[in-house]
Amino acid sequence: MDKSVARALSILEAVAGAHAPVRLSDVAQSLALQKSTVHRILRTLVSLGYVDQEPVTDRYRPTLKAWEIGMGALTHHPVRRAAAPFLNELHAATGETVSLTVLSGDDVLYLEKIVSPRPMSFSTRAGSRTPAPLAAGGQAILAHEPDAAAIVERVAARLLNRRDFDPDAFMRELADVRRRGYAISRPEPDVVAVAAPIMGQGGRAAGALTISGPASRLDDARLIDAVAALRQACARLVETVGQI
Amino acid sequence: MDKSVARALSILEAVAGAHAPVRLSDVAQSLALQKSTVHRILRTLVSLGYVDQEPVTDRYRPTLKAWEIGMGALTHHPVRRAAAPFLNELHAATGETVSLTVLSGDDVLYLEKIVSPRPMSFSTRAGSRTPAPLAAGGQAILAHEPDAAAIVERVAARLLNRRDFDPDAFMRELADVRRRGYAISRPEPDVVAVAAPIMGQGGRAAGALTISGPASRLDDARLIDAVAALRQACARLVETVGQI
DNA sequence: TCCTCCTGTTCCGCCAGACGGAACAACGTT
DNA sequence: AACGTTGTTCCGTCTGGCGGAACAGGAGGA
Repeated sequence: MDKSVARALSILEAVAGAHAPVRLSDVAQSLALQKSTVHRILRTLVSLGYVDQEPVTDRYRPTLKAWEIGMGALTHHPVRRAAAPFLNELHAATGETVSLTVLSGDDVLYLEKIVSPRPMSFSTRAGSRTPAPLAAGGQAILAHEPDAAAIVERVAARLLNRRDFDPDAFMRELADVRRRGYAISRPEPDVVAVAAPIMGQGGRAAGALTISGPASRLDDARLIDAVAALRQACARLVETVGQI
Repeated sequence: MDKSVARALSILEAVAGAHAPVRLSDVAQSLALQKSTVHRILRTLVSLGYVDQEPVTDRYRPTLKAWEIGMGALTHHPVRRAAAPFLNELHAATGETVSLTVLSGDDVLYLEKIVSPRPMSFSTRAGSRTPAPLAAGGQAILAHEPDAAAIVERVAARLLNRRDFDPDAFMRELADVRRRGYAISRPEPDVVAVAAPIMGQGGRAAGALTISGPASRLDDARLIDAVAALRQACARLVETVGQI
């Protein structure tokens, strides 16, 4: 199974995921690899153009080449292609932050996010992950996921002592979400988010559209409008593309 | 130089860059590799989560994992971080399409693009490339690039018979761009774009901001406004972050 | 100033493991 | 039914990745 390929990709992940240029020894230590091995692989990554090395500090940082090939994958992603115009439409109609999420493992992955011009505490960004049960979009998706219980349980185990998260109560809540057709969550004191699922084939959700903003602006009346806009957008989305 | 790593990444590029799920044989042929080699590497890429295989057709398609690590590289990109708020501001002020580009090899790379709600012929997208001399943003950058002549010559050789592109005339035009402080181009009949450089250290441009739209809407008066807004945004940008 | 502990880098012998030709099973087309 | 594909598997050869050890250079401390 091509050991060096696996190592090279894990090194690339480490370099790209760091907040600042990384040092060779840190990479070697965090991945439990030999320095000489990391050095050789980093040298090939440099020569391939995926990584470059700062001249003075000798630190390694990612190039935008990885991003380029990633963008290729994203732009051809069927759900994103289909949902893009509706995202813009929702943002134009409401003026709030609108995002598109899909399920990825036990997390929800933010494919796209059009932020409100009046910014709030910048929480998630395109390309970031959040445990599915903690995001409105994730709840909308999980409500139609056959093995939602298993996901919820794993997530509960993962953030064991983080906050009060009751799996059983959450599963009952999911039943409500499925019945209502939308999800609502208040992840932080002054933040509220509503989401509706993008229904795909087999009764499962291919993704979710979310509208979020400060609770002080999104009062009950505006939330009702937002939910209506979301559900209408999702309905037209699935009929536009038929089966995703 | 880790042959298998280089091969794996070129295979990943091929899979991610394709417009549709690809077949093993096509990858093998286009990269001049043995089928068994491609198969083995693809299997490791699948097991690492970078690629998955369609159940029925056995075709291979990219996962969003490559995009995730790429987004890590992008969000930590210094120029993009610094320029993001100004992009939003310019878009809010003008209502036109605003984009951020950097020089990458002989091309200009679109890091970000906020499209006008009134869309025009969708040309470039975030993550795509264009030969630097053919884009307004590229011209703004090249005007301050020491070896612009070499780049222009290579690009001229590359698109030899594509259109009438005169390197010498272009270099004279670049001098004007440098003196004026902004670039203007009309890549298609009804499209006009203006761009200003984001000046970095050493007198070189770290990137460029571009405003583009249909020529029918962007008349002379609006273009003058757009250029003023661009130059002001770029000036404040460099003073905000000091040395990029 | 010398010593110590880092760093990134280079060298090289060993042998794991990547390589690739060939053969395979499963479809689709002629 | 014969042929052209496809993706997949097998296996012998030997390349090329592996990693311990040694190196050069710099930072910090005594």
